[in-house]
Amino acid sequence: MTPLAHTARQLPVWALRDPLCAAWRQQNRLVVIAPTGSGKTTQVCQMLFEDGRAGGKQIIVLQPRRVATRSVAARVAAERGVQLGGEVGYLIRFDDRASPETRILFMTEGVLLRRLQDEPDLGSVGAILFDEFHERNLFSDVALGLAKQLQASRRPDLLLMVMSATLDAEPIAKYLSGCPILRSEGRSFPVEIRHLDAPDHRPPQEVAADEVERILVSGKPGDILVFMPGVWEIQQTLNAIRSIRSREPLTLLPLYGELPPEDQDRVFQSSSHRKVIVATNVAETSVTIDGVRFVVDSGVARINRYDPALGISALRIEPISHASADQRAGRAGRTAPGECRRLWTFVNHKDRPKTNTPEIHRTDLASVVLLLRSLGVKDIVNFDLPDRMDPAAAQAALEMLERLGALDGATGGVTDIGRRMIRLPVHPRYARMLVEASNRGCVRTVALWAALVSGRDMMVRSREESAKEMLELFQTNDNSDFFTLVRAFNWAKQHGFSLDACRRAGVHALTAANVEDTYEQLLDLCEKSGIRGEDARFSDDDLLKCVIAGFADHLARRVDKGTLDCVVAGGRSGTLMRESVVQKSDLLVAAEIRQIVTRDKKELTLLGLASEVKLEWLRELLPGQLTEKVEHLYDRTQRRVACVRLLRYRDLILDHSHQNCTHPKEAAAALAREFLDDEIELPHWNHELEQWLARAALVAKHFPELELPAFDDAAKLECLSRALSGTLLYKEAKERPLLPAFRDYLTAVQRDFVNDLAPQAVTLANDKRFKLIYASDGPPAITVKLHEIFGVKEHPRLCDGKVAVLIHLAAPDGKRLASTQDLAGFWKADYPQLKRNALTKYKGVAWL
DNA sequence: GAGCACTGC
Repeated sequence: MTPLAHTARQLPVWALRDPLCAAWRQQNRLVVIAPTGSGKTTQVCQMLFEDGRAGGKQIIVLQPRRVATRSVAARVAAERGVQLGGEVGYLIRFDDRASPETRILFMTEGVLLRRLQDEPDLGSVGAILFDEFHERNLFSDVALGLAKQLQASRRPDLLLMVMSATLDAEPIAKYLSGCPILRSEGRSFPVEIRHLDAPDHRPPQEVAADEVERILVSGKPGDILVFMPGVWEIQQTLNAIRSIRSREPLTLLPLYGELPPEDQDRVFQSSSHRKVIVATNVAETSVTIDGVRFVVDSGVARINRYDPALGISALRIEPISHASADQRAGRAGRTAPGECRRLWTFVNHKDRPKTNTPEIHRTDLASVVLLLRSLGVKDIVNFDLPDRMDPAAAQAALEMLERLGALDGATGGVTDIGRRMIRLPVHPRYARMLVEASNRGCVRTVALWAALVSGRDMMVRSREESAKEMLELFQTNDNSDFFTLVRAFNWAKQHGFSLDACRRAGVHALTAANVEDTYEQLLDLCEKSGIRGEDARFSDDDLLKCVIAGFADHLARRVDKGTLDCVVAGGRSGTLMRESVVQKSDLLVAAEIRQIVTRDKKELTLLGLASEVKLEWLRELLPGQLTEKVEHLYDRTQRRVACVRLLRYRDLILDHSHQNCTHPKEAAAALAREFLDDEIELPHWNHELEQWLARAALVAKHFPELELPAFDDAAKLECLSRALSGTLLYKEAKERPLLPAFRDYLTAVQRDFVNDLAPQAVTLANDKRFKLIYASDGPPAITVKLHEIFGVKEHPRLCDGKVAVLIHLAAPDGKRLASTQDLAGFWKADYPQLKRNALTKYKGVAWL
């Protein structure tokens, strides 16, 4: 045993060795809960190896990050005193340090998913350890789902072990059919956590600076780590801390993912002053800084969520979960007892989610759905995962894959195109573009485009003058933003991806260098998938047509010349990013659609990575998805109906041309709709017409056997269209009589019944006639002066006696005295009392 | 009118 290994055996997780060995001899599924510092990542795999449970087969340890995968593998190799790449190895993208001898193999989650495609039974694997499973990355969830299925079918000997740092192990143990849970101690120092006593409504940057000042004043030693949601907030916080009146000199350090590596490294270097590091979430999981004794936590993070219904992702600042807050707090206790100050109240804390939203619930599922289909999973929604896919999100992914031609709409099977796409480690949209590129002989260029967008943003927003000048140099075309990226990349490559040169040009050097690797790998994989061909005779148009193949559903049309506003297919709208070069074309596709929240809290949908589209390309490429239709639209400014031939992709109007009207009734329907939507007035829609509608409705209600039509919106539209047929102009439409069209909607017999059963006036027993008022809700009514009907006992009825008229009884001066639907009863019960009052008030009448 | 963090054959 090496001295390193000897030391490692002191790690807390070694207390679990006997229970672990006992458990995995009886079980093929285990959950291990072990917090930071327990040694689970480096030790459990070695216990398993030494115990021989994997039967000489590989033990795979899944890791979420490449950097950690490398260092952990190196650590285990050192403990065992072996060369990395022998008994202990690792496998990550672009870096393979494994050999046939490797028995303990660390790999990133995506690598395992790809391996499952080549080796569905994982015959050479004896155990899979899912490390950091609590992070709930999409790939680890899917990998566990597939491994569970494999174990339940063809590989019952395969050992699955889920290792997690969160204490809430029950759900995952339940998912693994109630398998045993083993718990280990961590090895870290206690952290005292305090919340705010009362909410502080100032920006967290200011509250955090106050808190830093309080720590400085307290005189307690130790570095301070402040969590902020983004780069802008980090700069604000640093400025606020600079203005603290403190005699203590400080080393102020920002830390975020896009920061160049040499700047990131400064947080690890020792400093003669106390370090105050203001960081994004990168410091929560990816970067660990020793020496931190104080954590100041804003309690918020920017979280990306994908809306499958809209196909748009949105980056928003959200309150973090308990799990996330605990992880942040733990950063204060790595080397000594620490303190964590949370900038939210305990009451607020109780309102927060316990855990982070698993990635499967907040991301585009197209890639994994295609992967699952290719592995024979038919029922995607019910595929047994730790968290099932949201049905709407799975459906949206299936539809996208069908539109791309990767899945057969009828059978759901993977098509030839889909099979060629599967092995490419890019989003299916870009994989589809590459398939198209192979038909057009431009694979190399499109592969570079795909590589350029597969990492983080290569162009950094820079306020430096040189970067702005360079950007203009890169933007020498006006038909695709991809060309700008390519020029920037080529420039960075010519300068050897040098940090200085790239910084001057506003290019993220490390990202650009990664693009090179991704590009080479993509080309290699394209070759293996039969996607090949670059014959130098392709044109820019060919490249842009490839973009349409991947992003047709992101087709957009500029609303006007004055703004960058666009309507996007699928009932969406957005604004073209102002740095886009595609500002002359009316039609474009955007490879990126993102919602952002501005500083003044407004939502904005931005269209980025745009490419020009020409109408004739759409006719060529999407003939089946274009519809051409003559439509009649009411023009509110001209106050007339325009007859327009509209060309659409789905709902998006691509082109229109005015023409002579050949469908008078359709044109009239446009006017009718405008009226029914209350946008215009028609004077002939009057009391008489409304009375007639009410009469017809009353008869329809009491005599269903007459089969009178209901005058619903559709019927009204039909009648109005008939009445207005032949005119396009509002000024003519408003003169048109309307009632005849409604009458003629009934048969002659039906009309006679309406006139008989619901007449306009009713004659009482004393031969006096009274005009009826029909209401839409309630009985028809007449208003009668009381003295006009003295002696009339018989109550008037309509509809063959089924409906009693409502009689409003009025005084000689018209003042309403009473209402009744039973005259005989009225005379008997109410009249005597009424008469006494009336006698005194209306002396000119002979009250009987 | 504008920017979290990871990650894959």
